[in-house]
Amino acid sequence: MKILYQPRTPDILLSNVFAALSDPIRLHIVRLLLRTPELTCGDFEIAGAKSTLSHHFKTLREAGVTSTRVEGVQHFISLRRDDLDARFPGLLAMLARAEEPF
Amino acid sequence: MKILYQPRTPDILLSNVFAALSDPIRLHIVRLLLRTPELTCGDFEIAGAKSTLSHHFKTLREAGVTSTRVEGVQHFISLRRDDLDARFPGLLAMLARAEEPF
DNA sequence: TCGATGGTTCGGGTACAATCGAACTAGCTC
DNA sequence: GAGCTAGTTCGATTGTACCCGAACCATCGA
Repeated sequence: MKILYQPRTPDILLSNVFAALSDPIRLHIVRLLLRTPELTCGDFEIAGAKSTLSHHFKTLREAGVTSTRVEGVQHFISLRRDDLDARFPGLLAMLARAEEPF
Repeated sequence: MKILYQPRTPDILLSNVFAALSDPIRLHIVRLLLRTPELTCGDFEIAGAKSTLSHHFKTLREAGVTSTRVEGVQHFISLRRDDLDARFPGLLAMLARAEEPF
């Protein structure tokens, strides 16, 4: 089994979270995750190579935004809602309320 | 007089704001501005060259985070509170509540 | 065991961002 | 006008991010 690094809750940095969310693709991913509890990589219908998508998921996870659960061959990705709410209250609520354009 | 570009309120993009806030120095500047209505460039005691600081201010202004008022030889910088509250409600409140480390 | 599935990792190209010193500009004061 | 102050712009360097294809690695089913 592979080890998927993610920072401990107190080690989540706001600047890293903002850096993760500064890419429109990743912002889109997070907004999808706000409406669905869990998604696999393949569920995201995003143009581009598999490796690119994998890179975005890694960035989100290492910033502390998402968590990955491996089950068989699939990777289930979810928001770290409780951790983010504890660390930066209001962040996810703000994201959920934000209106286009992004 | 020089023209200092800043985006119209509806053109402020969340991804651009996050990109601006993803730099720890700029995040620090914004958090200072949350406590003080207006500051000049020289008020920020930040290590580094003048040109570097100027670059950070330009980035914040062009992302729509700050506004610059020129008075004589000084540039007074302030947060676009109303615009940001209108565009992304809760963002500034979240920033004000956020706790170290950033 | 073989192949298909769902991803990750690697290497490289290209583009963008941070930083700096040096040169420049606009306004103030003398 | 001369000189100072506050800040911008320029050019170069360095580092980092995005993106891709290719190779790789588990897992599952036949």
